[in-house]
Amino acid sequence: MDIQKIRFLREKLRLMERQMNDPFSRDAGCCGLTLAQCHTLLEVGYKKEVSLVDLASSFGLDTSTLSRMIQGLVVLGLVNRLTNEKDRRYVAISLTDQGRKLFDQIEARFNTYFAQVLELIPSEKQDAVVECIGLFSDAVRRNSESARCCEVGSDSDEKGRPAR
Amino acid sequence: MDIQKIRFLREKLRLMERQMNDPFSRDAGCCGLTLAQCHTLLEVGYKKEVSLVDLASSFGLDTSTLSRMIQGLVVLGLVNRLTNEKDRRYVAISLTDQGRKLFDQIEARFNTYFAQVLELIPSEKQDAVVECIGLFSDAVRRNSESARCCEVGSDSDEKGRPAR
DNA sequence: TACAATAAATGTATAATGAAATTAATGCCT
DNA sequence: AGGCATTAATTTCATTATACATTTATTGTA
Repeated sequence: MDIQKIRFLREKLRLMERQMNDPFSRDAGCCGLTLAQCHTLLEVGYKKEVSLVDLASSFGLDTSTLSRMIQGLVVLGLVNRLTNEKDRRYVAISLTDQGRKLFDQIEARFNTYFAQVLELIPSEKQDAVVECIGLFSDAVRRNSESARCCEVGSDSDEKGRPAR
Repeated sequence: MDIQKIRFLREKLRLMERQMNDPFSRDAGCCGLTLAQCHTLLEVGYKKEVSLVDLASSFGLDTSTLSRMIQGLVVLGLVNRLTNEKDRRYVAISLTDQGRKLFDQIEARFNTYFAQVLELIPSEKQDAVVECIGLFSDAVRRNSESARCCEVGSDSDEKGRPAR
């Protein structure tokens, strides 16, 4: 594929990412939560009941990170953390009633935002845009899955940093 | 637009964002830089010569954040920071020779990555995908611009947090 | 029953970030 | 020309998000 198109694509993705999170990351964008808390709350809401390992793998983050994130939401009264009696190593994380209310609000806000964005696209293109983003997202996922084994490519010169 | 489509879109965007950054955020994904350093280096490279306010506004970040980020890259020998003699309040930030080399490597890596992803999409759809992501990205931008004045919508209940 | 494996939590360290204060330079207005 | 507002950059301080290593509790298994 043409290098020009690749550059175009990257530029658009870059701008998209920067601007898409912006309305939610400042002020009351996430109804008073930080963006990371917001994402966590949504994920718990989607799954109804999850463990820390579930969450960590959904996000590709460490369980310690999620443990603390959930702790924060527990303190805010938004999620419950209950020991699973079948296997007491697990905790079952779920939304409280208050958490559910906030979940609904945030969902509504996100839906409104994206509906607004789509409205700015010529109506005859809207479906194609949604479909194509689906195709692209799936391709990114398939690429990650296949790359697990053979890595991005180690073309020398790593500047010897610990690379966190 | 159909709420089902909005949900679909959000889900795909969410997965895309998580997986797209992953190969670059760990190990030597960014040739030894962190992802934030990497983005900063690329931005300096694209613009040839920028000031901190330029950079900060490109990224939507505070100048203090960028000041420190640039400081880190200066220490690594990747960028120059020179006082602009026309207006001594400004600094002119640019890549060093070494920075340009790394820039080229990182560019190549990103281009390769996105070319790979596109290759996983049926060839007759590839152009449409690129075009549609362009349309969507532009819509996001236009939305941000117009929202500057009339805000996302303050539907009550902010949980009284300082909202960083 | 001892031991390996697993889930969660905790301690520690670091990166990224914003807000506020500070410093330096410029432009403008009287 | 001198003083003041504005602007760019930096610095200080605080906080969030994160990973890695360790610890604790629990479960499964040889």
